[in-house]
Amino acid sequence: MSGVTSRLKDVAALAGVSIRTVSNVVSGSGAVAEHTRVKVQAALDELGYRPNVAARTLRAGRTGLIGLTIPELHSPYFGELAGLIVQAAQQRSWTVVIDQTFGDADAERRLLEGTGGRLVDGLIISPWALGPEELAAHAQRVPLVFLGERSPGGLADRVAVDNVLAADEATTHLIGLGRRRIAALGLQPHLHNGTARQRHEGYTTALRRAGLAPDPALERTVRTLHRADGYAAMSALLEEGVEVDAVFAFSDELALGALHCAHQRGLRVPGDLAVVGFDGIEDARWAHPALTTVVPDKRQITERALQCLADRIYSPATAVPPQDVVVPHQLEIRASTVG
Amino acid sequence: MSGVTSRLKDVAALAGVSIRTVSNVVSGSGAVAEHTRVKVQAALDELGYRPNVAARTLRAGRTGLIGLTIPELHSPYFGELAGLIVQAAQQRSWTVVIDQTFGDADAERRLLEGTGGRLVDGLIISPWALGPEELAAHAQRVPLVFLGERSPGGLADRVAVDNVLAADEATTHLIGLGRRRIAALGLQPHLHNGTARQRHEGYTTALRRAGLAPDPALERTVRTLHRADGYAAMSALLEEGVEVDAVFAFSDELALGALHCAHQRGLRVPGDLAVVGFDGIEDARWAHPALTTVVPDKRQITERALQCLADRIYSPATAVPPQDVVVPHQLEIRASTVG
DNA sequence: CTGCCATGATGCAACGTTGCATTCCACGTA
DNA sequence: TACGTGGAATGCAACGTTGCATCATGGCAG
Repeated sequence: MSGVTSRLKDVAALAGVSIRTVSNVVSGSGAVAEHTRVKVQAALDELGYRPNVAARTLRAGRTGLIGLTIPELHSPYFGELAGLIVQAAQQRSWTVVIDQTFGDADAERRLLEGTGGRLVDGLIISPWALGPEELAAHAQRVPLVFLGERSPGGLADRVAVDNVLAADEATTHLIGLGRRRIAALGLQPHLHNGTARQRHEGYTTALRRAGLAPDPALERTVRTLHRADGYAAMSALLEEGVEVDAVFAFSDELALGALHCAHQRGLRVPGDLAVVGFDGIEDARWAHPALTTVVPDKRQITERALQCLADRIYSPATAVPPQDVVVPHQLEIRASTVG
Repeated sequence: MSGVTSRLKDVAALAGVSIRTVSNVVSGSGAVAEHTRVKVQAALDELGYRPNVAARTLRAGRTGLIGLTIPELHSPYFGELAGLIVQAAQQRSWTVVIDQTFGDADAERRLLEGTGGRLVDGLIISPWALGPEELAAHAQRVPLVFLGERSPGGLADRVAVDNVLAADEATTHLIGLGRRRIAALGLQPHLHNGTARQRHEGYTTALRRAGLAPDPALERTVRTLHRADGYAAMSALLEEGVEVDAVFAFSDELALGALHCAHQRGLRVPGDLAVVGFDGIEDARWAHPALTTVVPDKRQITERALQCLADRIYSPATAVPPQDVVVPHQLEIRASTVG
């Protein structure tokens, strides 16, 4: 148990056998006599041998690392998702390396391209700034899974909820409660990413079905999906005197920001204003009032994503065409809409 | 830009030069004639060459990876911290691999021991279940920085806020508001980790200074620091009819859980109950009412931790004795104590 | 007694990269 | 002409591991 690293060579010298034999003991391969194995094992323990990952990797061509590229770790949604992915990866003996793009297009491009360094055996990426065309332009050198964003041109696997349907359900829920002036919070026309677009589509679909005309004054753009943006958008909406009796926010963080604003202005929730979020983050459950939200099955998202990677990493031969995996979601109704 | 990986060898063949020369172009070292460099660069671009990390690592003895071992990624505090660390590491051209221990002693032990695989050049660990004695027993093979927990026996660097002082300030703040029945939420006697103990110490110190006798009925144990535990502890406290006019929670999550409970029972905050948290998570700012909390300077925590690692990784020769870095904190007073 | 086989142990080579030392060449000077 | 100089390009070796092939040994059948 010394501080320095010992190699197979050192163990071999101590045990009085060849390097190859020590390697056999470590890996369990090859035939090794019982007394030899005991002797070698003792030497291994004494020196506290740990295999050198780099050398093993160089030989085997696999690193046992998978990459996770997300906009940001500090937002609850991605924090929770990353936690689940790291956990699930541990179970498969993978280690996760995380990169944050902060919604920066260049960063996303760089990380998509940089996967040729063979640092990672596979990559899970949640694109934000890049749209389908851009993503398609960056050929992968490594198994790839897209989260959320539709994979363009069958380039790679994709795992996501049905954003259109979920947004439709959320809006329909509000309509069912008698709300007629429902704001949509979270449009991001400056991004090529399609998530906001899809949620907007579900929102208008639901309105139209109910015979309600979409009102541009109720559709609010945000720069990011943070609480501050939700707060600002809600403030602007109320400031402008737009009549509104409900909010469908495209993320829970936006919803919590809007909620904060409503409190500040003395609006009763859900009496004066019903609020629905999206993402099912833990905070939503504990907000005051607890937030009604669309909860994607995060555990299934991570499981399916890792399964896709595993299939392509370990069985590249039997490769099926890229899949579009739709995971279930659920509208959890809480006190912010049904008091 | 083909899907297969090309090596220096391939580039050299295409450019009609030696492997060594290509290596020189890539690394910028050695003398290379301009026309050669142009020719080689063209070949590099055409083949989309990416250096093989494993080979480079094997040669250089460094991986460019640092490990981050935390209890859990999905909790806001660690999510925010991890985000900052990943970001700061990117600036230093390091990549972060994250492991979660979920407060499991075995997992912490395993990860402390497993650092001999030379996967990571350094390790930042936030111990939870393991106490000083245990940590001391696991000699490091790699530069190590402890977050929060005091490093035992000068084993490694440690970065943390002054928990005792911060807890003292938080409690004193409540006392200054005229509160006399201040509950302490978050004791964890089952853990060997000293953080809760230190915050408790600050709490009692402040009480004694004010001439208030600590009351065991006001000191509540929790299993974890999650919102649900705060909620349960607060519920139990009220259920038992213990007189209480303020809560000092050892984490923001606990505080938010307690807040939720207070709302449910119709208590006015801060009128009937003032609440202070610890950690300065983003949620705290947006809670209703906004939560007064001890805010550690997280950016400084990450900066100092990475600086410690960098020093030991790049200048092991000039090694100074393990440092105990105390980073500043601030009590941010918000509406949950001063309405 | 010889030859064959099974078992166990070993040696060689290669993964892709880079530090070090060497070689090659053109040019200028004695 | 011979020699020194310095820039440019190259070859060799090694990082630690493992797949493949080989070798040594001893037991047993012929």
